[in-house]
Amino acid sequence: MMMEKVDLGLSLGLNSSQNHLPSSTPSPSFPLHQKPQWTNLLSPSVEEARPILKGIDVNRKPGVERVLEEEEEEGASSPDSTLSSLSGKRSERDPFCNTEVHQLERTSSKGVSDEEDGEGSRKKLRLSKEQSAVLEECFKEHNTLNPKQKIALAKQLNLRPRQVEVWFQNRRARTKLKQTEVDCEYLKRWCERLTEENRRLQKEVAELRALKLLSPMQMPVSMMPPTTLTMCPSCQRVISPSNSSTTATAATSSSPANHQHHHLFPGVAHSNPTWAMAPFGAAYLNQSS
DNA sequence: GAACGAGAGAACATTACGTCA
DNA sequence: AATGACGTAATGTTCTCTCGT
Repeated sequence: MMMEKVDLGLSLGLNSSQNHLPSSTPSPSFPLHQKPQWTNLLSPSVEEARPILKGIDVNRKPGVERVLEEEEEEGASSPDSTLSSLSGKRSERDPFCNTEVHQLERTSSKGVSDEEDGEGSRKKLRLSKEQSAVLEECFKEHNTLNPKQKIALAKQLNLRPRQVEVWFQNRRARTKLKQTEVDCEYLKRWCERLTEENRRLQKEVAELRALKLLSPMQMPVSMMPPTTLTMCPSCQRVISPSNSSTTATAATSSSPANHQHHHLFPGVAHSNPTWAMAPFGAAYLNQSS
């Protein structure tokens, strides 16, 4: 399970604001929805990777056959297909989506000849290691592609733009899945910690209650409780009218008269103070455990 | 300027194929 | 050789955003 042949580089950013989870990874360098602002069509790293593309196989035989068919197919089979996306309004306003790009897209389909047997059968073509490596490099740079980048990359790898698009989609999904797993694990551990903390506090409360029951004569002075010891029914904190140093360090006051809930974190109703103050992240958890 | 529809792209869910133990 | 698990390419659907009217 979860065996990985390739390190997915899970530092890759997920937009943590999307899943509303405390991100356990460094803040993403590029949120998923963020449109990449590539100034260069291809990153230097990709250019560096170009030599390894020698003799790229690409699961297909070169040729121009089926180019026309593919155009039709791409334009109709999927609503988000590249060609259809280029033919709409967006192509008119997007500087990347001009005729040149369209042309590129068309020509980049050359040499691609999947689904030769047609009849709706879909052939799954495995990408070569070289292709995957280049795609990975690009993904590290930006996890989304604009049409021009997509076409250029497809051309470079001798793939259809749609394939590049799909690869990026699937790659984003894999990244998110991994991140979710990490977040889940983190929350699990955090929950365990809170449970343990709760247990400890309950025990403490029980002890304090026991102390309260003892008569003052039986109790050493050092163990004398505050004159009145009450517990807030909501947050279960021990409230002392005279001594607020231990139970309400960050609170304005914890005396019963003006004890207010959640004054520690204005605007955060019923949030756990510990949770709210915690610097989220697996690093923190690891560090503090 | 608000409302509405269309187009595009990304996310998401699912299917299907290739590989390997 | 058969088979099930797994990874992943590919497909279909839904959601969100932007733009034009």
